[in-house]
Amino acid sequence: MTDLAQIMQQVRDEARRRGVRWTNQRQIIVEIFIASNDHVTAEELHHRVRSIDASVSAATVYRTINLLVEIGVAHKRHFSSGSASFESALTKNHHDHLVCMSCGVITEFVHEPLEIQQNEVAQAHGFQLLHHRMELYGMCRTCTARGATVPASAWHALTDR
Amino acid sequence: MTDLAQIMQQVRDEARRRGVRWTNQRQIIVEIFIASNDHVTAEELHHRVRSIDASVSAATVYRTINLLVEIGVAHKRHFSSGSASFESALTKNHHDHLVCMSCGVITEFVHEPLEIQQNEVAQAHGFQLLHHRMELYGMCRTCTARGATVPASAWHALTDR
DNA sequence: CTACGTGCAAATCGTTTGCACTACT
DNA sequence: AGTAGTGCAAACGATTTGCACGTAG
Repeated sequence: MTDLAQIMQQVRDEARRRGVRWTNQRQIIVEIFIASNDHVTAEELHHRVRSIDASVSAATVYRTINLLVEIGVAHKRHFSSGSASFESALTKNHHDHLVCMSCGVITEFVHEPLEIQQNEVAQAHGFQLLHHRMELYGMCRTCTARGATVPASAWHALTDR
Repeated sequence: MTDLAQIMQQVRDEARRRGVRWTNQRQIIVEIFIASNDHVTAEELHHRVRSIDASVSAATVYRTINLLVEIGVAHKRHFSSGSASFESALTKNHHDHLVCMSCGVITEFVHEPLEIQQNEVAQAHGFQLLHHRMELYGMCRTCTARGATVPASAWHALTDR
């Protein structure tokens, strides 16, 4: 549906509308970010960007990804690792995550009943629900099949955040 | 049910069993941690500990709370703020959290249907569910009643982790 | 007596920021 | 021209760690 060029246009227009200048660095960073439609850390993104223009600094990658979050083009997530992950907000709808503690693969899912239950909980507590965070951790089919085990480090990473 | 002295005994025994020495600092830190049965950051804990013995260092508080997490006496949580919160694992059962984005109050809840739905999602994806994280963010009854609004900083803190 | 625990200060990690310079608009 | 963006290196906040000394066992 929404192809790369079209999305780029959209982001660029939104940036311009906010008086944000469109630099070469931003073009590269945003292009790579949108193109890699999985969960990327700032460091990974910086690394990928460097392969196109080695002179782009980490600071600029951080500044740009933060800009994208601010204008609503990217979502920032913190799974059970030290650094934040980012995902495009334009190419996907609301979803939650399943994280494999063995291979690290992140699967997205939507489950309406869960959303409904959440609203019920909130309502029962007189809470006006505005946002939620929900992550399921475990072992994916593939890892279970090959008899993998959850490394101790994954447990620590999990209970450590 | 489980009173302070009894829990202390339990923790101390578990520590001893692991060949961990029971120092004065640890006695104070653990006592205060167990006594404050809400969500505490390491810094808050350090502050409270200091009021009893000003010489206890932050490093020792960190080392001790990590020890507690390791022996399963404490749970570490990361809500939408920079630092981790800890809660006693002995005085409470499994529960999830409702976080008020206006006043910061954290309410615990248990909702069986949610747990069931989670298992269904995991099963549908061939996932062996081992752990989950679920936090509902919004505005509590009190804040809604007094017409409070969610500060921009809370939104940023939320979307920033 | 001998590890283990402590306080301190320095190191770490991911991320942000001040600065002098560059380049959109 | 003028202001926003850049790279660099230094600053950041939360947490950890190396070290020399102290103390539980």
